[in-house]
Formats: sequence, structure tokens, C-alpha cells
Amino acid sequence: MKNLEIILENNQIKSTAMRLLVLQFILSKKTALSLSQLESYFDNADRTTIYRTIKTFVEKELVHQIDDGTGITKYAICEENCHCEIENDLHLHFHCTKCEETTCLTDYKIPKINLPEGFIAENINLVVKGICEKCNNLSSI
Amino acid sequence: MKNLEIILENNQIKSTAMRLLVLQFILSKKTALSLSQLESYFDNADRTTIYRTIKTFVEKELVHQIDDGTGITKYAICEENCHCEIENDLHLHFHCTKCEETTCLTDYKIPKINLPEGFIAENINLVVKGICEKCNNLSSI
DNA sequence: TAACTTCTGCAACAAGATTGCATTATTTTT
DNA sequence: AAAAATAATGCAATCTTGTTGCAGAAGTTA
Ligand SMILES: [Mn+2]
Ligand SMILES: [Mn+2]
Ligand SMILES: [Zn+2]
Ligand SMILES: [Zn+2]
Repeated sequence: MKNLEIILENNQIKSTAMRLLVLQFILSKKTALSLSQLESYFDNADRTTIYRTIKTFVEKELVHQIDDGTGITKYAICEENCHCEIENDLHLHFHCTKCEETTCLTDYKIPKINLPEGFIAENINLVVKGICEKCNNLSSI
Repeated sequence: MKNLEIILENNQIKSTAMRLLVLQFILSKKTALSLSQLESYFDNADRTTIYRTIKTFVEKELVHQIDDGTGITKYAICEENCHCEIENDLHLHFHCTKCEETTCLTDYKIPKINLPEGFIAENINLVVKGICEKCNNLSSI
């Protein structure tokens, strides 16, 4: 059994042609992907199928959904043994305003946030916008 | 000159009937408002007019725009002398998953965030989701 | 008053996300 | 293996939010 198939199986996802392709593509990218990006990469595949494929991945916690503030939902693979729900497991995200790519900074966890009395935190989303390393290096040449 | 008119004037916004009404409504609310909420409150006013009114307010830095992760932009009045642009002036936002209201926690500033070498931060958005004080109190009775 | 600028209202459009439903593929049961 | 049940796919259609074009109304200036 192939590597990709094992990943799907580990997440209780039945393996199909489309799912394997989508997973492979997501794994090949270092930055988070939008539905449109997937759509244009698999240009003969159906939008809905990709949409539902990625939704299945999110439900099974194989990928996580990122709201980077652009209004376009991005998706990226979850870390090993990630439980997206658990607060202190969450990393921050970076959106580059130049290349418009969104990066998971998996080693940069969201700091403890103080809230006013009575507020209960369940989830935190922290997105930093700016210039990513790649664009920064390119412009300094 | 009325209070509301002074506020508009202080922000270099010419006063019109619609602008005064929208401002009054925003000021009367403690939580952030969406365009739809404004629209349904002023049910005989035009969507576009409200849209452009609020956009003018944002441009003139009278209100700030909030991306609370719901996919629906919210608006709330700016703090006195606020310059939404300046990073360390930014406060965090709280979105209640029960009442679905978004609150500005103006006294809770976004902490300093460390980034990997080469990344430059220009802007930070921090949204906490959970149960707000009001809903928390209601459920504990 | 005439020229000009700004605001408003209506219609239309765009993009992203989502659903309904029929068809096809896969798995389970008989 | 055939039938029944379940799951995945493809296509069309819809919804929501946000946005623009344009003509007319209102207000300002010369
Ligand atoms: Mn991530
Ligand atoms: Mn705020
Ligand atoms: Zn970049
Ligand atoms: Zn609440």
C-alpha cells in the first residue's frame, strides 16, 4: 500500500483516485491552498468533487482550514497527531501581501491570551500579514 | 450642532441624514455590526447607500472593519484617537459562538508576536472564539 | 442661475461557498 | 454472482456577501 493510501487510512478516509491526487498535491505544497488553486490545478476535475474531497479531509482532521483574512478559505495539511480543536496546539498563520501566499508557522504557537472575566475561549485565530521570507529575500538582492 | 454631527465633522465626513442615522445606530450597539444587520435595521434604506456610508466611515477611520472568521465583515466604532494602522494599537476581538456577536476587547491589545527570521509583520488579526460574558452568565443561572 | 461636486437608489454583477439530484462506483448482503 | 445498500462523483443551480455602473437628486460654489 502506498504512502498516500496509508495517510488516508490513518484518518479513516476511504481512498479514491481524486482523494489521492488532492492529497498528493497538498503535500507537495509548502503553503496553504485555496479551493480555486486546487480547481485550476486539476482542470478537468469537478469543482464540487474537489470541494467535498477537501471537506472530508477537514472533517477527518487530515487538513485544517485557514481563514487568512483574504476572504478565501485556505487549506493545509495538519501536523502529525494534530487535534485542531485543542487550543494550545494551534499555530499562527502568515499571509504575505506580496506573493499572496499563506504559510503555516507550525513552530510558532499562539501565546496565552488573557480575556476579561466571564469570557471563555474555545478557539483562537491569529493571522499575521506582511512580507514573507521568500519575498523579503528577493527584494533585498 | 448635535453630538453626532460633531463626530462626523471631527472625522472630515460631511453630515447627511443617512450618515447620522447609521452612526447613531452603531454607537448604540456594544457589539460589532454586519452590513446585513444595518440593512435590516434600516429596512427602507438602500443596501448600497448603507454600504457606502460604512465604507466612508472606515476610510475616515471613524469605524474599523473586523474579520471575525465568520466570513461576514463586522464594523465597530474606533477608539478615540485610534489609528487602525499602527500595529501595537490593535486590540483583539471576541466572537461568541452562542449569540454570534462580535465584541471589541479594546483594553486587550495583541501581544508581541515572534516570527521566523526574514518575515516582516505589517498587521495582525487575533480573534478568539468562545462564549461571551453575557451568554456565560445566562447559562450559569 | 449655471456649473460643479457629492450623495443616493436601483439594477446588475462577481466570487466563493454550498446544495439537490441523478448517475456511477464500491461495498455488503443474500 | 445477483441484488440491495451505501458512498462518491458530476452537473446545474442557488445563496450570500461584497462590489460596481450609472442616472437622478441634493447640495455647493462661482
Ligand atoms: Mn496551519
Ligand atoms: Mn475592534
Ligand atoms: Zn511572499
Ligand atoms: Zn454570546
